[in-house]
Amino acid sequence: MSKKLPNIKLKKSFYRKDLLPVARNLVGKILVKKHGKNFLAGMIVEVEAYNGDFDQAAHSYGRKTKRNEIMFEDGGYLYVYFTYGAHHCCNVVTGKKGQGTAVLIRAVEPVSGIELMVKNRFDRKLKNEKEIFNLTSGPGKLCRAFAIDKSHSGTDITGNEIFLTSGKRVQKDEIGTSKRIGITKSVGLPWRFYLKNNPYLSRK
DNA sequence: CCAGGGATCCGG
DNA sequence: CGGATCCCTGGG
Repeated sequence: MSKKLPNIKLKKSFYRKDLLPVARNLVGKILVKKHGKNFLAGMIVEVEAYNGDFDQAAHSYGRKTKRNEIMFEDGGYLYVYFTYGAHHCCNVVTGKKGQGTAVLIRAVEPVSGIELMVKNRFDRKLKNEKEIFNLTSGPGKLCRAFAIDKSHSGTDITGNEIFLTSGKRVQKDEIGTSKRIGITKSVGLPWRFYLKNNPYLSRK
C-alpha cells in the first residue's frame, strides 16, 4: 500500500529565498497549468539559475527593460520570453524585489493531461512510444506543450492558472550539476541542476 | 552540423 | 533606423 504524497501548492516563501537553493529545490516539483477544465502537469527534471548581478547570461544583467522587469519583482512570478523567432522559454522569478534572479525550467516529465500536451506540441497523436521523450524535454518544447507564451509572463504562480506543487521528495544525491546549456557568456557557472538518469532531460 | 525566425536591445 | 544577438529546435 503506497501512501499518496501530499501535493501542496508552493507558497511565496518558497520562491523568495536565494537563487541557487531555490533552483535545486525546484527539481521534483510539479508544474501545473489550468487548461479549460483540465490540468496539464509535469514534474520538473531540469533547471538553470540566472542572476543579473554578475551573470552576463541573465536577461536581467545590467539593465531593467520592459521585457525583463518582472525578473526584478519578488519571487513567485513567471517570466516568459520569446526567442529565435520561434520558441518561448519559461522562468520562475526568485529572491527579493530588485535582485533580478530567476530559474529557467528546461525540462519536465509529463504527469497528467498528456494527450492535450501532445496536441499542443505536435497537433497530432504520438507517432510511436519513444516520442513521449521528445514532448517536454527542452525549454521551448515544454512551453509549446503547456501552451505557455508571452501572455503568461508576469503570472503570479501562487494563483490558480499556473502554479507549482510540492511533488516528489528528491534526495540531494539524485541531483546532478553542470554548466548551463546554450549560452555564450558566463559559461563557466555550474548552475544547471537536473534529476540524474531521468529520460526526459533536454540532453541525455 | 546548420539555419530559420522574429522580438529585443543598443548605438547612431 | 540598422545590425547583432538570442536561456532553441528540427532536420541533415
